[in-house]
Amino acid sequence: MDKKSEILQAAIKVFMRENYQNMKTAIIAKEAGVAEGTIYRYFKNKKEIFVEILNYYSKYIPEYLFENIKQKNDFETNLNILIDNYDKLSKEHKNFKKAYYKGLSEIEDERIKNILKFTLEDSFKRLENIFIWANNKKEGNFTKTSIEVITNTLWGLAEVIMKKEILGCEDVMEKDEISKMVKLIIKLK
Amino acid sequence: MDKKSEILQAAIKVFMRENYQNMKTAIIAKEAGVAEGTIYRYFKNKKEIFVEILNYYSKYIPEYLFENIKQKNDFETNLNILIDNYDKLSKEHKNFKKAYYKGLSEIEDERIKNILKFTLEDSFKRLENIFIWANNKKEGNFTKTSIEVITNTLWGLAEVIMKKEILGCEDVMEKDEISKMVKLIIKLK
Amino acid sequence: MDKKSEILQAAIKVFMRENYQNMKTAIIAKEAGVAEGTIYRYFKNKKEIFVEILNYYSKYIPEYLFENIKQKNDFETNLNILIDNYDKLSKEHKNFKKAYYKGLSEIEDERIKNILKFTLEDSFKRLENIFIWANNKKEGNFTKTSIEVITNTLWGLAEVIMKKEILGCEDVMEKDEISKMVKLIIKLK
Amino acid sequence: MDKKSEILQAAIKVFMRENYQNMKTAIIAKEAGVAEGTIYRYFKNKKEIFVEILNYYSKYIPEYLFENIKQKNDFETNLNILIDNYDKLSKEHKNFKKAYYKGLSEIEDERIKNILKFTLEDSFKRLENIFIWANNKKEGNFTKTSIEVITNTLWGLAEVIMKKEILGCEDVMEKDEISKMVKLIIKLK
DNA sequence: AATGAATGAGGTTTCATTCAT
DNA sequence: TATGAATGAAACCTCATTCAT
Repeated sequence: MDKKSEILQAAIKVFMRENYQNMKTAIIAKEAGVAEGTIYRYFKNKKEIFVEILNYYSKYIPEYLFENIKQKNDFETNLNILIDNYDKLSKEHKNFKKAYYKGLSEIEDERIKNILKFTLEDSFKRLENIFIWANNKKEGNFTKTSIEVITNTLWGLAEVIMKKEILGCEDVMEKDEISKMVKLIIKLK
Repeated sequence: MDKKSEILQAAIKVFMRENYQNMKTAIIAKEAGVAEGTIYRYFKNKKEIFVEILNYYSKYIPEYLFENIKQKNDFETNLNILIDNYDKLSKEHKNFKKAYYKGLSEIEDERIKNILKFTLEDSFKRLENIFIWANNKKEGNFTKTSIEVITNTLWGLAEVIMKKEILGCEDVMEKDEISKMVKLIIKLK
Repeated sequence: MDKKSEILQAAIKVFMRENYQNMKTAIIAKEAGVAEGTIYRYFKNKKEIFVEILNYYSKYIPEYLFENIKQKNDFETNLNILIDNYDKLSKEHKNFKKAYYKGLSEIEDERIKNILKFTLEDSFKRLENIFIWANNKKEGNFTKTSIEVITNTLWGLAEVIMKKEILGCEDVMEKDEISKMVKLIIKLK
Repeated sequence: MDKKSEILQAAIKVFMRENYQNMKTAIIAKEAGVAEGTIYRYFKNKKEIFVEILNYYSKYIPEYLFENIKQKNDFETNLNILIDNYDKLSKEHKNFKKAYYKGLSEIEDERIKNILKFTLEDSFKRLENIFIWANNKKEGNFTKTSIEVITNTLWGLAEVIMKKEILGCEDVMEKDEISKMVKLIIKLK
């Protein structure tokens, strides 16, 4: 791993533990085992570090969420993998959400906005593909409209579940409950 | 309006325009037409101001969203009012979301967490009521499970639409599209 | 004296002793008996302090140099006052030159350039007046050209003398020598 | 050209463009096409570079100004060459003045003071020679005093013209005007 | 001899908070 | 109760200099 990544990983660690304002350059430097000045050889300023954290997750999350989801798989397999991935993601990587929420709260910055927008649209496209592939293989018969309904609904559901988990609500759904709901939702027309 | 409210309103105005870090006490004081020191007669510190902004919206938003939704209305009327309210809210009050996202990004603060949690749970309860009332009036026949499915799905959809709007995505749904989707979703069992 | 002036005077003191780079805000604050932050209530940044130092001298120096030189005085009196003033200035205020030279070395800054330019032109105008008044009173008969020659020559002489003094050259002229030279120069046509 | 000279020339280039504070070692290194560390093989520290820049110009400027001025030339020829040289110098090498002014503003450094002092005295000596030679050849009859008057006046005039040019004043003298003034000045006694 | 990544002291600047009036 | 000038800790960032390679 090169030094820039080391610093970025240290910054992520600090960011997750503290928050943006408490993400002091001094602490990042200490965590990364470098001098403060070294940070500035790799990042123009502190904001840039945050942007790269966001960037990192913006690539990492969809990669993780859609891992192993492939055109050649049959529809149901892909669906099950998706639910599995989501379940693992929501359990193991709860913290990454903070980066998104922080990003969303600073949305007037065009670059941040674009990162978040791109990630969202990219994820929606990948999600839609699952249904388009199903159509192609005659495993499903989803109209353009129903795909829109289903993807938005599924994604929304995921947001809600995640938020409830983060907030420690009591009625968070378990994996098999989620699974049942997804089965219902894909019948929406 | 008392002085504390004046300061809070000024703070909200500044927060919406800028963000938390740029919400300088000097600017709030100027906007509120008071001296900087005066702020500290009404708020212990700056964080307290943010907490109260969050509090304000935590009451305001559900109030707005569920305005005129009443037990005595029939089911369809309530649903239409809800969609109307949401549509207005998302158009007129886009900015309030920033406060939530900022709040979510500082979730390790127990008080902030509790405010957000309470609001979410409160809103879900109000949403569920619509379906429970429908059952009571024999206008619907929603099982406990289907109410859970429907409320989570609807709320999730709302989140997605709002996020897409904030990020300036192109495929944001219009009110009648949303309406159609809601009609579909309430059939989920 | 108000606080801004106090800080400025402290800054001048430090600037004269050290130089621009060693004119640390911490030292200025200490010298002025205020906190570092206080400086920034009165000056936007450190450069601004230097600009105001330059501004201060840009007003102070011509004021000093042309003090008591008046239209009603006869020509010779004005000339003698000028030589006197110059002599005192060069003896008592040698240090102010550092500010000018520092200014000249940063001439790409438009504001600094303008301050220096204005001062120079202002001083030349005041110097020319002495000769114009003499004409008006029939005490002299200086053509436009000869006034130009004389003022430039006199001013240049002053610059040279000052520079030699600053550099500690041995052949610096004494007041009566200067006086004799001035008497010669005003005969230039 | 050896490496030290390359670095020095690069430093001069940077210094003329920027100013001392913006004359970053990183930029000098880049401009010279060497590594930053290499600079420290040839110069003890950054100040040393500036001292050598001053040194360079302290030799270069008199060399340029008095080029082709020789004992064997007749008085008027030397005078014309001088005016020519000055004219070219002031047009082509305006920037070098910045180094002098910067030097003058840091005059408490003994080495810098001495460089500037030596240059000034050296130039005055060369200037005086022109008149001494004229005496020797019976082309003129300048007393010791009049030589002093004339050299100081001429030099001062040159300073004023240069300063007005640098500051962008409008009444800067053209070459033939200067020439006429010089003709007048050499008649001073 | 040359490199250039790494250093870290120390500078400027910010701004929430205080407190004498 | 209200003020707002003053505070000063602490943040970010710079850049001349070093030193292992």
